[in-house]
Amino acid sequence: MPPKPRRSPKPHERQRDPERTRKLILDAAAAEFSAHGYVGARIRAIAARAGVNQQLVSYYFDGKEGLYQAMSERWRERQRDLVPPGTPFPEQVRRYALEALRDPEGPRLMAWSGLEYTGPTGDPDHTARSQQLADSVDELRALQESGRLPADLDPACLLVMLMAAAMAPTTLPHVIEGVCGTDPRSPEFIEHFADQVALLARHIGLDPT
Amino acid sequence: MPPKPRRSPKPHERQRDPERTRKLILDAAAAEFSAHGYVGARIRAIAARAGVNQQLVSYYFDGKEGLYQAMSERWRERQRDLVPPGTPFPEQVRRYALEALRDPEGPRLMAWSGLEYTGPTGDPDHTARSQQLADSVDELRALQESGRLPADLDPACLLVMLMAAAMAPTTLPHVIEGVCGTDPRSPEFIEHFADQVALLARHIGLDPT
DNA sequence: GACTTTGTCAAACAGTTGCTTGATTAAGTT
DNA sequence: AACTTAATCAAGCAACTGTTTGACAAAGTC
Repeated sequence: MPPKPRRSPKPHERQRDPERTRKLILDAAAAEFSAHGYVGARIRAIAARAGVNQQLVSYYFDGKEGLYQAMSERWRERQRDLVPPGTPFPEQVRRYALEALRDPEGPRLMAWSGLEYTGPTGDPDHTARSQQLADSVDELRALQESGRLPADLDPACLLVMLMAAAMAPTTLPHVIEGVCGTDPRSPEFIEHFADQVALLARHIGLDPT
Repeated sequence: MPPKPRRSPKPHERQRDPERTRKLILDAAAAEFSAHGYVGARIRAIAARAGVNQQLVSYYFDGKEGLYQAMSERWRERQRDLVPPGTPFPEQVRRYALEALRDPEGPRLMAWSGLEYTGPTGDPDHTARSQQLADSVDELRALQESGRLPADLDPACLLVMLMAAAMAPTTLPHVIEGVCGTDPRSPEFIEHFADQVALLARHIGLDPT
């Protein structure tokens, strides 16, 4: 008989690897939730995508809701260490747009949860994310006080408007298809659009000095 | 026995009024689809909201898909006669924002269908809507050629960005809640935000002269 | 008045959904 | 080797989905 590979302490051998399984499920969940939203996502599809049995989802996470929470939290953690501080703001915006458009998984998740939003809640998901954004608002406010940004603009609103504008090819692809006449997901257009968002920020009154 | 109200030719009497029923269903559908999106909307809920039997939905429209189409088309028609031509552009933007935020049903429908968008298609829903927007793009282009708008901005992209920005309280309410610290649906904030969008348009280089 | 068409309903049907159960096998412990 | 725990699976269940069926009464037609 074939010699059973006596479990040497190398966990790469692809059998009974809980860490790997968790990750597989979380990745699949991110893809599926981002594609179809919370209601539209199917546990069966996630399991299939991850190549594991459906029950493992309930085994590792607490059902659909638990999986969604875990997935969002992981995504939030990842995002945390992605902001490079000290970049001039329009360029920061352009990079954000580029990043958001090249890999729309995050923006899509944000958009879905925005539409599913029912009212002011103490949802940790929201408060956590807004913490990061608060820094950007401070930065904007500082720029404003140094006179490099019109005084009548509300920094917080401005940030949100720029975010929404940057996410447009993700949230309003059909409008873009109609108005611009191009595939909103083609790399050329994405780059063009990111430039436009940066230009918008610049024309508000902010040169990267 | 009670004298059966011999069908006098007054169709207001609330029995067997197909026109009324159709409208009830369409209204309920708009509310439900706008609230939960296509997948999330429940036919049972629509029927209940309209106060009619569930089967009538299949009777009058061709199932869920048909109902959705009919509902979108009606909405599109309504929108068509709502654009007041000849208004200075920032004010036009401000009004659009205000309208979009006071009654978010339309923007929500647009956002849902954007997320459910799968790729470039000849969907009449999209092409129809973009026809209206094409006019606004032309207007922007004209302003640009008369030198009242920076030459490096792409009018089509600009329009989309402004739309997305204006819709932000609808599409990203959770972000606003976190960043601005207020209820994104309160009338005061909505007015404030609409002003901000108009200001944004104005600061790009366009005074309402 | 008999007959057809139209608007409406209650009930049920076939297909999915997320989740639970019970069993099986690998890994760890003694 | 015996035993416990952890990881995995296949099968099935109750609830829910959009749609269909079959009935029936109001309105229209002759």
